Amino acid sequence: MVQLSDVAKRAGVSTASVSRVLNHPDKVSPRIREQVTLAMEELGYVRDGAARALASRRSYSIGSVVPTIGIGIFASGVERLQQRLQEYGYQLLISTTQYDASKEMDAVRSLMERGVDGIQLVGQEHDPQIYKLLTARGIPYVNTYQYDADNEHPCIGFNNHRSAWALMRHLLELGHREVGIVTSPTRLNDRIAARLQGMLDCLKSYGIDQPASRIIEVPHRIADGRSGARALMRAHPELTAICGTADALAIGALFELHDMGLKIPSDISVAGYDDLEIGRHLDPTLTTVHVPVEQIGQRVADYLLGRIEGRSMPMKTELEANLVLRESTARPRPASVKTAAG
Amino acid sequence: MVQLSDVAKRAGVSTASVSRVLNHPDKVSPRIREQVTLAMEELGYVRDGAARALASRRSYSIGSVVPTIGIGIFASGVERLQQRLQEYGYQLLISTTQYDASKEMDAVRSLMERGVDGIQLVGQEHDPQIYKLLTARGIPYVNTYQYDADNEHPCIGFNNHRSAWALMRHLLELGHREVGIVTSPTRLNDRIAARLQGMLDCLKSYGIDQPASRIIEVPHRIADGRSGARALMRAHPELTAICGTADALAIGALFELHDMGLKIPSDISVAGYDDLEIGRHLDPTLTTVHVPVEQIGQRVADYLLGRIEGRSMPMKTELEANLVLRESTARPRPASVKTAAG
DNA sequence: TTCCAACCTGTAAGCGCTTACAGGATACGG
DNA sequence: CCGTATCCTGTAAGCGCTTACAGGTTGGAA
Repeated sequence: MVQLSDVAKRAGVSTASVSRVLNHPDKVSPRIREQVTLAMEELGYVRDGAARALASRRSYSIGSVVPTIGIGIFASGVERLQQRLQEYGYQLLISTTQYDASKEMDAVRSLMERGVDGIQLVGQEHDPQIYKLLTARGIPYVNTYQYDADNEHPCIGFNNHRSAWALMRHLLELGHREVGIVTSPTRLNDRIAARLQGMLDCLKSYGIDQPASRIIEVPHRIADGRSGARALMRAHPELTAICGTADALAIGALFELHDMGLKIPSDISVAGYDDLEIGRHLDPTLTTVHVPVEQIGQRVADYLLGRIEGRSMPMKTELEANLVLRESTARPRPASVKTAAG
Repeated sequence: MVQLSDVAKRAGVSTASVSRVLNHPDKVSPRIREQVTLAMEELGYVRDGAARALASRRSYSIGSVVPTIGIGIFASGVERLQQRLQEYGYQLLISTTQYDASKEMDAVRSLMERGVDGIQLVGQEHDPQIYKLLTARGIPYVNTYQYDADNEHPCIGFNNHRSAWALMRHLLELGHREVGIVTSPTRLNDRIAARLQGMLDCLKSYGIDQPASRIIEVPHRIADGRSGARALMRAHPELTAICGTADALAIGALFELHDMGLKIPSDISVAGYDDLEIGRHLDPTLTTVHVPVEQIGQRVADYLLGRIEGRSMPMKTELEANLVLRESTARPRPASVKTAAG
């Protein structure tokens, strides 16, 4: 394989000069720069990242540990992050955890072994070992998709609790009092836990002590939203609204309720959280909370690169997660009479 | 930072032994293995991947170059690939091209610099430079999401042309003759081009020479499917079916036609291609072609790892992409009278 | 007992690059 | 014309690991 010294020989300069035109072109005279560039092209030189990383103690890559990219909102964020990194000559390594804490630990370890210069984590509750490792090695990291002013770690995200509260308040302001909640598992998922808590706290502030039976926990998919909604309605036919802690679940609920012969929003309201693209197209369009995924991806890149280059960066950045009012929510029927079917 | 020699010192053995327990534990006596393992834990040793890669000429990572993971089918495939790699101690580096050929070249170069041991590409038409680079360096690679027996490069995928043909045949067999096609750009996208061609060839085999005006090319999103369908219907109110080269477009068409007051499938049939999760939940559920994304992801991992380890692997593996008949397609109305609205 | 094979372990030579440092030109002011 | 500051370039010492090779033990066959 052609290597740096071959280029140097061909260009009639030292390896140091070749390395310089690659890494600090401004520190080299135009004449040498040209010769070297030419030689590299003629030989089809591709630099060896392992050697570069070993010598420079920088891998020019960053790692991202997310629960999943197959479903939900993370894919777009990861993509935006990757694009941004590419602009700066960095590579993205990705690992998924499937919401499994031990896999998260393994993923971080694996990324550290690969020498990533920075790491994105999702959420803020992680194995203390993870923080310890990261800190010990001095690797910049950032928690994402959750903003928490009191947490001691850097983060880029939004306030899940507050925006979920706002979503629930919207339903309560419309007049709903019997609200079912479909949620994905809250264990090991602080974002969803915060959303759920936000909803419950909001209910409480309206004097409603939500019984556990009106909360159902299911997996992440649309089909789970369906079965969740069905179970909820069977146990609580009095419900006038169903709120999901994620769009996939709300969308499932929408379909299932529709199949049960209920009209949305006239018979029952439905609201979600995430603002998936499909939500604005459904009939009815889905009321939800917009999550600024692309923004997060980009900010993560900027934050991490800044830290890597030694710039001082704000520890925390809070982004907006705004309510998006659409057609799936409306006032409950004035009478409690309902045309149930299905 | 604690390094191999520290572990060796602590365990009272040579660095070679430490390296061996890490890479070839069976070539080391149990006694030393234990001592070393203990020492590593006590010191919190994390191995340096750059040094390892440089010395062993292997990075234990593979690269994936996909058009996008934010929309469409690739995210799940990438996720499955990543999971599989993780099982074998490999890391996944990902790059997206946004369907831009020059970005693909850059991505491959960047991955090669990082020393990936193998590369997944999507489609089979790539800059010859890419194949040249890959071959020159002897890096295993595989084209995906397209199976083509005649192509000279290894691939793991399905026959886009044939399954698109089958999809169109389904419509024709139902009795449709006036079919509109909504497609995403075919330039630089051989999979979509093959699907479109499959549809056109099928039409031709039924004696139909599809006029260009009944084919509309739009971007990849649901909203584009909507506008595509609307434009098609405006120009060709006689259409009895709309076929999309991707589910996102078909789903957009479904929504738009519905908004136009048309009943699906009684007024007009709609079919897509990809089998996105949402398709089976819509009302009507969407007729489509199932794409075995997870299978592809897994096979890519197995193929690449096999090649890396020097095993001989089948050059080409063809997977099934089967028709999934659902509710959105039916016989056209017997009379040509139509209740148009909207 | 002797010899050889089998099995472990240690020694040390790189892997291909970056970069501190030294040294040679060059330019400019005095 | 000399001294000094400035700017480039080259020399060479690693970066932390893997692995070929050599050398030492052990056990069994002769």
